[in-house]
Amino acid sequence: MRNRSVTYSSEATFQALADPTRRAVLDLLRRGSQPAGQIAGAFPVSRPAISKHLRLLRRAHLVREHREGRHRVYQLNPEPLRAVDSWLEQYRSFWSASLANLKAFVEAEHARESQTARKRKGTS
Amino acid sequence: MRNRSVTYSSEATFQALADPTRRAVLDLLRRGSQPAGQIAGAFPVSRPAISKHLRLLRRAHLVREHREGRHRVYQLNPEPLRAVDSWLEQYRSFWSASLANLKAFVEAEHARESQTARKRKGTS
DNA sequence: TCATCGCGTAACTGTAAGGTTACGCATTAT
DNA sequence: ATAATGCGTAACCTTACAGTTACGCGATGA
Repeated sequence: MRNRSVTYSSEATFQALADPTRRAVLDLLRRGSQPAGQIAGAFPVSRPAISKHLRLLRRAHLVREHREGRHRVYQLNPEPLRAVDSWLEQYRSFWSASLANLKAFVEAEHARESQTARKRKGTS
Repeated sequence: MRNRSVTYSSEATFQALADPTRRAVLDLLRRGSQPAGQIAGAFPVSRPAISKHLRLLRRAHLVREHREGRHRVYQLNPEPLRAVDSWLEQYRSFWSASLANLKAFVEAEHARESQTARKRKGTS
């Protein structure tokens, strides 16, 4: 039981990160834990809207909640982001090659379009 | 105009990554470019469904398409993933602290629950 | 020229998301 | 006890999405 690594469904994590407001909530919680109302105050949407975002973030285990009196304090839990990071890891090696690919792509695109233009003029 | 870095809306990127099928398509394209039909063949859903996923991936600039005869070959473009990576970067420093936070959280949780139990028994 | 292949798109359906307002339940203050 | 605070949830609306089948269009082969 010691050293047991908790695994989270990266499915829920990716889905939680899809919304910009939820990412902003996480960014906010990086500065420190906050009660729900205070979080809601930082956004232009209604408090229930934030409450639902927090529910999704809870479901994805990206935040934890605990009660302090009548406050519900939310705390960031970055653990599930490791899964995102490891998924991304497989793509890092492609980044360096990416610009070269782009160059080749653009050149091919130009070649193709010139050809199309010629065909349209009946030069084929 | 030289050395101009193209920026992508990380909004579209995160949203594109939200769907497991689309992530699988990207994973598939890491092995090499493929025409749309071949991609569709790798999944249990219909070809038009994949076609729509590809449209979203195109919109997020995560794939590029070019025609070869009657084939439409899709190529991975990992560039937009850089934005995801840099967003994630701000959280890496929290990962090491995460387990310690979890420990503190669980302990606080225990303490709170014991207290609640005592209150329910009228021991407050 | 005509049939076939490859693939995107339109039209439709069911479901989930994100937003709202109204309400209810604890907890704290008076 | 009663009022007020903090926050989640229900009910509802609108839009987006993932899937389907039917169709159409360009490219290729006969």
